[in-house]
Amino acid sequence: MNIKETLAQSIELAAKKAMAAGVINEGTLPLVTLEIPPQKEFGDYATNFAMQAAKSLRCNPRLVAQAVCDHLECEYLERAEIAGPGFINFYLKPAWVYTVLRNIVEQGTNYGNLTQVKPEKIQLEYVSANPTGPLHVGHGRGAAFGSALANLMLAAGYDVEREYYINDAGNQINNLAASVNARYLALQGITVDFPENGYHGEDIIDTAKRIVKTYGDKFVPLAEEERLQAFRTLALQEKLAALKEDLAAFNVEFDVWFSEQTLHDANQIKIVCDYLMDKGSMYEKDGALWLRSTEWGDDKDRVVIRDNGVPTYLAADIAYHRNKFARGFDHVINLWGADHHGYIARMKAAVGALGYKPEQLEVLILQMVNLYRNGEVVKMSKRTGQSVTLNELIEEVGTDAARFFFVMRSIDSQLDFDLTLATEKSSENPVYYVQYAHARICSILRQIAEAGISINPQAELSGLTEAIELDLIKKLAEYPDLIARAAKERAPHIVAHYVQELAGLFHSFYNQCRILGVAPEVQQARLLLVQAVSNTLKHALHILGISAPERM
RNA sequence: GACUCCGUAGCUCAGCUGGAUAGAGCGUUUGACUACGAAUCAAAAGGUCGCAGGUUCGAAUCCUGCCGGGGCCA
Repeated sequence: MNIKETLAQSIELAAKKAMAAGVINEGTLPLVTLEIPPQKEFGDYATNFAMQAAKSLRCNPRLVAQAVCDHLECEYLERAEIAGPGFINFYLKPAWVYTVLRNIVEQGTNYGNLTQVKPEKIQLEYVSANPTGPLHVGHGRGAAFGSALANLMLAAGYDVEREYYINDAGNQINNLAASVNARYLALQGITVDFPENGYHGEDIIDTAKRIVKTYGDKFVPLAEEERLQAFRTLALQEKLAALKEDLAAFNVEFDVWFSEQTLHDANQIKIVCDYLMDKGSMYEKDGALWLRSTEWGDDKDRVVIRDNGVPTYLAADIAYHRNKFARGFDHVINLWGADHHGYIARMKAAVGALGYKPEQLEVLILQMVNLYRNGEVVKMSKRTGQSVTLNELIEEVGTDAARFFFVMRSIDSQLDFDLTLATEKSSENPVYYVQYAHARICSILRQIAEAGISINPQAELSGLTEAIELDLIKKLAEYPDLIARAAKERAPHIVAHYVQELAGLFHSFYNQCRILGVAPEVQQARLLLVQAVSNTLKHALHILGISAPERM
């Protein structure tokens, strides 16, 4: 148990003792929450416990605070003071920071990894862009956020599986095949009308070119239908390979690539519809089959199978979600763009109709991305005249900067992505600010390695007495709680903010305190501190999917 | 029109399970490289937390209404 937990426990114990002694009223106590006070004069930790308890116990908050202080026993505590309306401020014995740092050093690169006693089995589905064209910047936000959230939740001890749902069954794949067909024939000198709903992107021409490269004119003599069938498969393979490549380059990985087509092949849509019809959760009206989604709070019932027998997207999605839960996930998280917001109610209704709790499906909505360059909105790519692709973005600003900018904001806010700032290799750019801190530390570690100095993990720490040193340790001490909170709130941006604060304190420390060439005990202590900072920076950057360079 | 996200410093945003004097980065101004990386640091200026009510000992945070912007569904 760490210091904070110990303190929280002793507060609760003190309240119980006071209750038993009849100093305060009997009743249920609130949970003890400890926070770091806004000002240093208010101590190392503070709690509003007395004010919370005062409500449930119906007595004066300062009286409760006094009672807690009178009965408080904690080995780390120097003194506790009552302040304002009933805050209790805790001043710890100065050596507590050394205990904390020792603990961090002992955990090494594992610091920040939490374990949960019985983690839920969670599936996180993100990106899932149609395999009909390149990823654009909006997908980039989803990719960066989703992968960072997965890393974060894994670090926090959740059992998370990452999944990409491939929409490889709908009409868009026919359009893809037809588009590639037209481009392919054009490359063979045969002009045909471009399909009405075809994809005009340059990437389709590239796909066609690659097919020509591998297969030459092999497909020309085939009948139209046969050729389209061949291109359906080939184009999909090509697109999927490109997608995987692009995502991998963006540090985005998946455990499972799930094909929609497999659901159709296994007749899952019919099966799930029959099931829901039997249950009475679906009904027939005007020749179509409807999901009774209003029973689960949706505005209106939704068509699942059209009157012409063609299933809607919802049909496949119902089958897909049934499949997800059948795979044993307790909780399923979907990350969608803001344009899909209207889809949440019917999807949760479907989950409810399937016999699961709607809360078992959690939908995270990602607001839109606006690109700016030199203060002006960038609507389209200069090169292609179409929306800016993720690849173009990476090419312009790099993976690290792109990911950081995507991940540093809450998903609830629209993202203004400043390309000019992201390209800046200077103080204006938060990515380099953080990475520079790591590189600086690596530089120091290289120098001591060259000088043949080794770091003694048992080194005496009491040489760390500067205020900035203590602040740095306290900041490090916050990390595990922060990971837990960020994961619970599905908010990687909390980690992004933390890493900037930590880097800031380190830079400040670096400018105030020399590490090399000071008295040996102090040097050893500072080296341990610096190593702990380095490990933590690296851990946090890894969560964000950003590299921690040793030189830059 | 329904639903939803946003509105906090000049700009971009944190803070929102109610708590002490509302924070950061950028921008602006001033200062620091003849010892570890100046992609850095130190300091200053900058606020009716969109508006109005309500709940509370206490509201940027919760509730209601309104205004403004984005998204989506008609």
